[in-house]
Amino acid sequence: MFLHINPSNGIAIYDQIVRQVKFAVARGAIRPGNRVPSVREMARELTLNPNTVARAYQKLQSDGVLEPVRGMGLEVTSDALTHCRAERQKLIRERIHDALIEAQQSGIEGDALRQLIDQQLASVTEDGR
Amino acid sequence: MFLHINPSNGIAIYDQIVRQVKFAVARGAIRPGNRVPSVREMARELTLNPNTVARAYQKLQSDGVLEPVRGMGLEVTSDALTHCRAERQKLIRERIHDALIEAQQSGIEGDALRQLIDQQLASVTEDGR
Amino acid sequence: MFLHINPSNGIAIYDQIVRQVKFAVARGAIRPGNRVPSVREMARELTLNPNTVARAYQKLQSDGVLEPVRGMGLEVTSDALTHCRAERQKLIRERIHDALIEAQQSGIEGDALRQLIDQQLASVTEDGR
Amino acid sequence: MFLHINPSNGIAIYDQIVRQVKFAVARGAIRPGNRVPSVREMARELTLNPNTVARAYQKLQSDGVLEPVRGMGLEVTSDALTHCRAERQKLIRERIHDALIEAQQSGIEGDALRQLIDQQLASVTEDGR
DNA sequence: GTGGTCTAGACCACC
DNA sequence: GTGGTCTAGACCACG
Repeated sequence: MFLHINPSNGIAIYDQIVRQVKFAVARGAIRPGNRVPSVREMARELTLNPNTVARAYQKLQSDGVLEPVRGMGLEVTSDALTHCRAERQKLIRERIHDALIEAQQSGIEGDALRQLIDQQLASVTEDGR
Repeated sequence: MFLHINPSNGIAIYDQIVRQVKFAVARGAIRPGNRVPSVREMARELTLNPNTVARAYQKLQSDGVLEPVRGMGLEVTSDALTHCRAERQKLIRERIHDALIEAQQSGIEGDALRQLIDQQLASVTEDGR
Repeated sequence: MFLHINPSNGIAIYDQIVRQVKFAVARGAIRPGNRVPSVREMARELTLNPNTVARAYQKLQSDGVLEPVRGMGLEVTSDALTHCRAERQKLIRERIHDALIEAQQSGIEGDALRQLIDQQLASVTEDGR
Repeated sequence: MFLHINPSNGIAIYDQIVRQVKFAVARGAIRPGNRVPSVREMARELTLNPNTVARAYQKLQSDGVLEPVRGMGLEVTSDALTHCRAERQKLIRERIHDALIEAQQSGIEGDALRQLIDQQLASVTEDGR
């Protein structure tokens, strides 16, 4: 699948899965009606504990992004697209907000901050990584 | 003192103290040779358990920012300023980098991302918070 | 495990654990990739409070000797062996140095000191303790 | 006076004073009947808190090394010499013993330990430091 | 007054 | 099950 898990970046693994699945839906990489890989398969692909994947899927269900289809596993709900678009906006905004809040209260001056952001923005958008 | 603790933002309280003390040194709000508030005083101010503050101070010692003055408390080391300046840059850069990485791989388009950043930047720098 | 804790010899308990784990790695009793007993298990064995053991393990992590395996406990890092060998040499040398410095400035004569050392060396290496 | 205080070597300052005064008596640098500097004077010389010196003197009194002389401060007792000779032997022996115990259980081999001791012994006895 | 250590017991996220 | 964090309260050595 299209998930990049980083086991040591502070964000819980299950939460990384949740966020990235939502993002995949938001950008159209997974569509309503599509099935997601089974817990076992996903766990094998990412070499994670199945419990971790199961937990992520559970959260995605309670968030209304996935729904069980009898005997067929989980598929993306019909209103997931709208939902995930909004969610994406919120998640990204929050994270940027928190980062900037800390930057600002750390005493970095406006120009330096601006410069730092441009730098990172460039480095991020250049390499596809 | 000038610390803003948020007990429920994902970052451990002791770590918030560590980061903010480093920032305070970096921006010159505390200077080498200055003493920091005692464990008990800080704990009272922030209504935290003294152990939590002690743990933060211990980390700051092992990071070379504070040093004990026997029986007199803890003071900022002479090379803390250089150290904290560099540390601040690193901490902030990392956090912004991680946020932008996620934003980019979430599929938000360049313009929308740019706009979102400007928005947050404005909202953060406006209010004196 | 093979730790001998002496709760009243001046060295903090958590530090005794730190030192002895490093020594165990240095002499090959624990190898890179091995897992150390869990916090709770070690605490039970030594009849200590789990927090005390946790503190020691935390120090060992920040010293680069142990690393967490998510949900699976702590294991010895790959470069711990080199590290601990050097560390052991340093810790032991320092302690002997300090003892001899004091002995020398206490006015004990060279021969008497030599004799005293031999005596202790014999008594220590004899009993399997 | 003839004391070398190291505020950061793990041994409490007051205890360093106690030990070194005993050593000075043992090697004849101070004799029974001699007066020791007043608390204030000693504190000034060593730039220590007078309380610290007072505490050391108190311990030395309860150990029978010093005794008050009406209005004249403290002087070395008549049986201090014998007492301190024995004490010195015990203190030094204990410290060496503890160091060797740790060295031995750290897994350093007999030859390496022997070598390390000789090394330190040489470095200590060479420079008068 | 200061920091350092330890115990006890709780809750959390994660596997 | 694992480690991580926090609270609460105690005792100690030191200045």
